[in-house]
Amino acid sequence: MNDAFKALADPTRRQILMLLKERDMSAGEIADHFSMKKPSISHHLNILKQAQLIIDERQGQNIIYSLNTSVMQEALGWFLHMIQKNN
Amino acid sequence: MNDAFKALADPTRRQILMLLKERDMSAGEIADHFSMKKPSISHHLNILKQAQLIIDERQGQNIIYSLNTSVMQEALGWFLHMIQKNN
DNA sequence: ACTACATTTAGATGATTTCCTAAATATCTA
DNA sequence: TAGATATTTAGGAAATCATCTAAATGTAGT
Repeated sequence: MNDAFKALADPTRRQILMLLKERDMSAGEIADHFSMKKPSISHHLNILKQAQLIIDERQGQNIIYSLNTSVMQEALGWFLHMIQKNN
Repeated sequence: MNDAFKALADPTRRQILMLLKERDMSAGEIADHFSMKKPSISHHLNILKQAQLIIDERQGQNIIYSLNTSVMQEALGWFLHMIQKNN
């Protein structure tokens, strides 16, 4: 969970997750949504992957990224717990 | 929200929030739960405050910190949205 | 095998973050 | 007002992070 929280701290990475919520995308397609260079996006994708927030799968020349919601569900649980009144 | 996500990226700060979930505490009481020096804890408290995750109120010599859940509710909403299937 | 395309890896740099010590500020009590 | 306690502010060092360019890797098509 610590890796996930750290990954979520960066706005570019949250934006990437939001893009992937709409549909799966290749690294290149993702990069096209930002002004940042491709290696930087690749780096962000790697951090998201380490945090298990996304999954990658090669399809020919492309690497397709998709959301993995299980860790986000854990985080959701954390927030629910924190918001809960007492005990 | 960006400040909140950044604040939540640090494990010490998440631990502080968890302590404050149990009960309101003074800066000193909070610091007693960590091996870190007090100025460092004060710095973390300040970041949490900037992010509006906590509220402070002076009571005599002490400054009492307490949770402010409204921003965490926003974050909860963000996760709910991200987890949601489509649309 | 060669070239083109998609992506990552490596290495460098500047910005930010975390933590420390020392000093300042605020409050209480005698 | 002087001394004690609680907390913050200031300033600095070391670690981490975000980004870039250049080079390497993997895949496809001719």
